[in-house]
Amino acid sequence: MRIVFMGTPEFAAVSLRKLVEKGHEICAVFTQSDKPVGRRQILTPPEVKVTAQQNNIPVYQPKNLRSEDVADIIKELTPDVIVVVAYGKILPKAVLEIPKMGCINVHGSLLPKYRGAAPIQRSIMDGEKKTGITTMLMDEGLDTGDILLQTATKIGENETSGELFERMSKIGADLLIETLDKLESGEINPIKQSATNIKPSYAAILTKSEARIDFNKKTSLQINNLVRGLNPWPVAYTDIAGKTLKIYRSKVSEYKGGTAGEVLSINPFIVACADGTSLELTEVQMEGKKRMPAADFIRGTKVQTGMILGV
RNA sequence: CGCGGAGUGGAGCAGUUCGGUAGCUCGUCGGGCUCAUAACCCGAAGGUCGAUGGUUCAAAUCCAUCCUCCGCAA
Repeated sequence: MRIVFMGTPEFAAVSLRKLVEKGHEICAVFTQSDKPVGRRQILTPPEVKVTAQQNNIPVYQPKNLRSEDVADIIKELTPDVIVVVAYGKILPKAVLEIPKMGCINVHGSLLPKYRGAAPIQRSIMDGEKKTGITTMLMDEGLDTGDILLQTATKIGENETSGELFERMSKIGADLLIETLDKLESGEINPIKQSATNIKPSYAAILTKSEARIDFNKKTSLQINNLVRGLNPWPVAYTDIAGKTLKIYRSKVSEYKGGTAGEVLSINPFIVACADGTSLELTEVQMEGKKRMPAADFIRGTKVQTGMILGV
């Protein structure tokens, strides 16, 4: 099958590598423009572009897919199928109609739950126990296409978004290969999402403003989910003595009492949350400092029990 | 030239304002106490103080340049 691949980050690159490895014919790759990254604002190509170049696949980085030029380019490539994995752009009807076998999307949730931009992180933030990968036949809506295949996976109790991403990228790549194989041999009957009788939900893109921890409003379990879900980006944080303290890892503690945000113990490092619950912070990073285990952080700082965080 | 923080034994930090013996907590190693211990007591090892140059009788500390790491903003 002639495939046009569209994707951007590492999550997508894993699928692209798998396709190449399995000998699929990738006639072109579409990915987002190079973006300035970090303090130095160094223009950095997306992971999919790097992977494509390593395999001598032509790369296109159009700003907008709605121009006729883009549709014409894709038509000339005569793909049998377009595979989209974490591309970050909506495909217009004019593009969706080009490949005879349609456009296949690999999505990081068990659709119709968690449609949208941040399904993996939102699943963790909501405290879901399981999630999965869905392959679907794309339509004009946002992740509303007919379901082809699904694979479920358990979310580990302390698993972070970064870790889950890594696992699911592999699951996604495998499911994509299986989907293409079965689609070609006609073994799949696409299922309408509405036929699952599951209520659709949306996973909005993450913003930095969600990363601030409110010890008053959330229980330790909810905060722990937030911490896990926002690692590695944007990372949950609180304030300590007017400075930002990022929380990379935590776990629910058995300690009781205290007012919300109060440091109940420094060894281990425990903070009181809503409803009398408490959270142990296990890996943190002070503004301007390196990321480190909470015990190391406590050693050199004047944090004491009774201090209130997040003020 | 976007704003800011920081580089000191293995880890996290103090010391820099005002130059004068390298310090704290922890870890490591040895010993002791204990039914026992991540607890406690005693002792030891371990550092070109990010780099280079300058000032000085004397620099972790003052001056200059550079390197590296990090937070914010994008």
